[in-house]
Amino acid sequence: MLESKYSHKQVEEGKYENWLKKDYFKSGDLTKEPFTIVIPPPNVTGKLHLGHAWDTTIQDIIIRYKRMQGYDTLWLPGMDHAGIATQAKVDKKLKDMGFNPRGMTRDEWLKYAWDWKKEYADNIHSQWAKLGLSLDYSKERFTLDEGLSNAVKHVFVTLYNEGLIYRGERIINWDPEAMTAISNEEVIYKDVKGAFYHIKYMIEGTDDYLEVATTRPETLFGDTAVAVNPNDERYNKLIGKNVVLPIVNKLIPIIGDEHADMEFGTGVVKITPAHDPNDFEVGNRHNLERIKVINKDGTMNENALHYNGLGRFVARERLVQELKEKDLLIDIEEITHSVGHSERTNVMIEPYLSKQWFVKMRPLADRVLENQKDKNTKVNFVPSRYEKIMNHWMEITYDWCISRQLWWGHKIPAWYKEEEVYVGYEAPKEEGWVQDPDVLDTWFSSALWPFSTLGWKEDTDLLKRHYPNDVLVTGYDIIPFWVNRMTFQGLHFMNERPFKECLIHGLIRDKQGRKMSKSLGNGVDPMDIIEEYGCDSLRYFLSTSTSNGQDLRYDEEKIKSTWNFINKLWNASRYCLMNIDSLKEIDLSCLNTHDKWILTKYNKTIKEVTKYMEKYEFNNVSSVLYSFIWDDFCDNYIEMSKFSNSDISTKSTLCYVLSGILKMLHPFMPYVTEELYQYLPIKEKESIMISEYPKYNKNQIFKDEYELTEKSISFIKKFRNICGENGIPKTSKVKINNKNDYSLIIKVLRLTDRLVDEKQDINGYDVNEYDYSMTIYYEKEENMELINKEINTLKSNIERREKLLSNEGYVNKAPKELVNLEKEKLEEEKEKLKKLLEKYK
RNA sequence: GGAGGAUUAGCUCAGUUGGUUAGAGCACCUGCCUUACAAGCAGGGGGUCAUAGGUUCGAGUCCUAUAUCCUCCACCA
Repeated sequence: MLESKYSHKQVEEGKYENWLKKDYFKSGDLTKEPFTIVIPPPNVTGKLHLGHAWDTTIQDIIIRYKRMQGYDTLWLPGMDHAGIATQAKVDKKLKDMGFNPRGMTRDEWLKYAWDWKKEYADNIHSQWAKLGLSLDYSKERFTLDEGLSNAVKHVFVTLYNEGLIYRGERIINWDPEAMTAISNEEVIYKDVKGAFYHIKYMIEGTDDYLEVATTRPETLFGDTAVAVNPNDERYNKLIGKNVVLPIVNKLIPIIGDEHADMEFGTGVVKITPAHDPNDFEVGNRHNLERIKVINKDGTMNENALHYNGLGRFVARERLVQELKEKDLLIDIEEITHSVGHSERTNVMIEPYLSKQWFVKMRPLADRVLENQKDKNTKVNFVPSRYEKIMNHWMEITYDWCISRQLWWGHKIPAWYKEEEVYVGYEAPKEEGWVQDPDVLDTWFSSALWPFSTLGWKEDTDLLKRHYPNDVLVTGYDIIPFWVNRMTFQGLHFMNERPFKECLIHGLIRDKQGRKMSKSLGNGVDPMDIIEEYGCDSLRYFLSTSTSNGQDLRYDEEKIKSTWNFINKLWNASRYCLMNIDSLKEIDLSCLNTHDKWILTKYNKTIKEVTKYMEKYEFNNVSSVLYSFIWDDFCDNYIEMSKFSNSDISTKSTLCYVLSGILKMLHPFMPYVTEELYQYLPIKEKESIMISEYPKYNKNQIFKDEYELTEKSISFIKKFRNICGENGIPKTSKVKINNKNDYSLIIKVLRLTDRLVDEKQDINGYDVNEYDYSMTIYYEKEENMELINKEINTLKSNIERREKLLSNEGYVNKAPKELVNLEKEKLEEEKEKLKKLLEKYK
């Protein structure tokens, strides 16, 4: 006998371990059709947050659903080494332990990093288990695994040989804290308070000057020109002359370049080709020298003269002071502007001239754009509007900087010997070659995830069977970083899209609608929610609270209400089990009217649920199931069943429908459904996980009984409404006014002892619905307010319908059924109004 | 500057190719311990669908503006 309340801890206890032990999560039944999802690999940097819980729950729902439908489901787990993020964490830990991470040898440091990885991978494993995820651990991968590393190497070498990877000196985003280059996607722009420093650049041989406005005065040591717009009449006659670079006191030319915006600042811009991407371009156009003035760690170098060795911000402060003293500073204008910060270390990005490796994006992106034109070959986004994000990115894309000056990652397979460069799988045999110390951007390996995890570049059976993957599930914020890159690499190396569909969800927000983030400290640990409300409540809340692609607001009240729903399911099961424990077999051969009604409703529900499951519209699945279970099954059928629960047909129906309900809920709430399934007296499999998903059965549609029962229920509702509104006691006498099947109505409303045959000599309330008519005898003054309200409602409805039906456009163009329905309703309402008016004249 | 999203009941959200009188959960009001569940049952109130135009027989839904909020991309010398 079940407890009367659902207890999540008791229910969850031991189930995951059991599923694992029974190998239910394992794929590989070659007699079945495959269905494949690879997990977006979480970073080995910390705990999983609610976003992960959401993302993986969606995937588990799809996988469990497909598994029950008879697919050979592979849900491949794995983790990402997360280069810069992990390195930053490991460094911090080492510093806290009193070590200097950069003082270690690379090998020493890597030992600590692998220890870190192990610890955090263990955490993630236990969190996956807590979430009940049916991952096939036998195929788990890590981005630094040998196989995946070989894949990375192969991709690098191939793209290099195809001319799609090159090494070049460019302005890149430099993180002076992590001391590495980062990609544009890893730069976060933030508004900060700063200043426009207006500086005098004296014109050679005059007492006149050009007023240059800059936010980065400390870079003036690297200035090799000042630019004005060639169309700017204020200055264009000065083009070709020189100015004196302040402090440095050397001559630099005044050049004319479109880059100088006449409307912005003073219209004069200093050109520092080694420290600004735009200036770099200007420098190329005008053959300017590139002078670096800042070191990799963010300090000034010898070119900054007496500022050599100072940090960039200190140098700025002192330089401004010096300019002021020398009367070269005109003004300091305070402004708020957006400045790039490193996503990982949060320090200001230094645009930095350096030699890095790049992927030439244009040809790869064009292939994606071409491929997206055919819906049979493209990545189909759900919702489809997210395809625009990918297409837009592909259109504007620029070359991808892939080298990182880190230790944690895949080493670049390039070797140098003086000016020579060799790219290949192994080091050249001769003496004197030194491997590039840099590693590749983490996303370079993540981009290969849908096929590298399946054994590529070996031509494995697994790869043939599971590529392309069926669906990828991720948040819209990851499209540029990851989805896009998987798509072009998949097309380039596999000649096929990486996945047929890409299901996009939003971000988790807190109750105030703010993004959950570490800096705000408003994150909620999914493990805490599981502890308090259980995994099933969390999963159901996450997967059904919003429509696809929309953000999700975390709300504890909603989790509670999910708990209530599970408790309702628990108690409904409890009732069923109390009544069906003696059942030996399901016998649906001799059903009564309301058994037929619920079976019909049940099959309609299966149809709807399946339709929405196929479209991944889990919120719609939820609303269909919720109202079927709570309203139809519990509030109506269970109540009706109490009149016939000693019959084999009703017992069978209870068991049959309950079993189907549990199965349809299983992907959402795996634990409680498994628990309840185990109590069923009749079940086809030892676990609900491997049972068959309910299928629509047209032989269980009983149109007549269905309609009859629907009408009875509708009458019952009307009857209760009138009693409630008028405060009619449950003892008042009731007369049936016509011949009809009132059996269900009498039972449900418990009218047996209240029925009279003769008209009573007191006021009565008439209850009419469909072909049913009753009079409730209750001595009470007519509530004219209510009656007038009803009359007015009828009048306005009649008016509305008459107007609608006199509209020729409507009658001619609207669907016939709709027009007929309107006509019927109009006649009904007219009739009702007539009766009412006669009675209460 | 470009793109996308949001705006519907007190709160959180659904609302399919335009088609009966716009739905749910929570909250609220009334009455009930009816033997699965009071974390429940029965009934009820509550919305000029952000604003202004337009298309249409008919608009929450399509079009054009406007407002507020959010996200992404680019730029900011």
